[in-house]
Amino acid sequence: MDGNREPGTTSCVILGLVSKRPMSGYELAALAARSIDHFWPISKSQVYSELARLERAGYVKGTHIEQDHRPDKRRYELTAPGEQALDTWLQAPGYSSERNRNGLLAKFFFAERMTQQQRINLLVEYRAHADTYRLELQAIVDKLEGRNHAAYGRATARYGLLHAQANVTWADDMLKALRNSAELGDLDRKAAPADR
Amino acid sequence: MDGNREPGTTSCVILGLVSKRPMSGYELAALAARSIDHFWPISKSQVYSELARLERAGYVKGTHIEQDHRPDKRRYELTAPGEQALDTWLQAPGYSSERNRNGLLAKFFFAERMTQQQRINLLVEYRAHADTYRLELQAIVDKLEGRNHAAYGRATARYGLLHAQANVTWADDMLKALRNSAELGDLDRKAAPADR
DNA sequence: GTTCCCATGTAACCCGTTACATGATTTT
DNA sequence: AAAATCATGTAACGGGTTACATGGGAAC
Repeated sequence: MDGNREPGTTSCVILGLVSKRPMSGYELAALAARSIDHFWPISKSQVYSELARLERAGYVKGTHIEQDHRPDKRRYELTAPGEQALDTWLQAPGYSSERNRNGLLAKFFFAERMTQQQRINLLVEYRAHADTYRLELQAIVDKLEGRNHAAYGRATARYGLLHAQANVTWADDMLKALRNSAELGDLDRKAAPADR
Repeated sequence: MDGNREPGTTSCVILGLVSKRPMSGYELAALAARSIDHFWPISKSQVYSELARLERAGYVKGTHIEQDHRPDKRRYELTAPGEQALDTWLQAPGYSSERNRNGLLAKFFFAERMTQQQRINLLVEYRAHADTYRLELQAIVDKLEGRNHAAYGRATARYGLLHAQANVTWADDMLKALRNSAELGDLDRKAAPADR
């Protein structure tokens, strides 16, 4: 836990991806989308601007590559200073602790102003998403199972899976509690529309 | 799941807090810190600027209050349009799905470039934090247990607790796996410093 | 023939953080 | 005497998102 405002986590993550193999911005964005997106999303346009910045800083070196039947591209590879910057980041203790936000909870915190039906709808919707997401991550974990070279990718996927499971569990618990208390009438506010 | 760019979740959350009782920016910031901070952090200066914005928009009304032995303050209360905006937000289906970032995972994804010891240190540190956080939330859940009027606050706290538990579990699992595989030597890269 | 993939970026905007600034009063 | 609480903001900066812009080739 630090503020990590030396190179910035996003920059380092990009260096990390380039370190796997040299690639173009397009390829990097695609790789990011299918590997780190679950815990560190990067938008397409940021990939390009960040690569340009890293090249200016001398951390990556881009080479223009002409292609037949395809647009030209620029392949970036890690330079020695870039590798050093990456390892400095990785070997420093601590990590940037980002605070995450949850829009569902932001709403649900004020659920006393909703009708019982609205609460349930919201939770059902959330549960459905969480479950879809859970399945996605389960598939990734399964795919990576046993592949030892992907150990840390599997680890991060497993993290996501655990959290997705927690989401589903929570939603189910809440729905159960809501349905219980509806019978007892202690959480509902009875009226459907505005009651004042 | 929408983009929710009509009033903005932060604005609505502030309306929601003001709806509980009229209060000053200072009080609101304090309340936010001890209630919604876990899933929707708002910085102090944003509270003030947002309240000013909401007043300009007519959603809250501020009244200057003079105090003896204390700085004057401005107490905000919800207006009718403000209440309407709040309920419109709450009653609309869907929620803003923010993508959250995790700095630990961002690093750990590239853990193959670390030494075994660095990996372990990182996870131990993370585990410690996660556990502290877990205890905090457990305390909140316990405190709110049984208080029916705080049902939804309890619900959000329980969400946080489940996730904190997932964090601890994950860290423990990883540490175990790391220690196991160290014996087998299939995850480590042997050398301590750069090995090329 | 339409849609998708490859490929790269710009521009505008917005949300939010940190640090700074001020200052009395109360508690330790 | 020092620190925390009450109370409100400004200013600068920075990171990131979305939409826009372009355009050829491949696949369906």
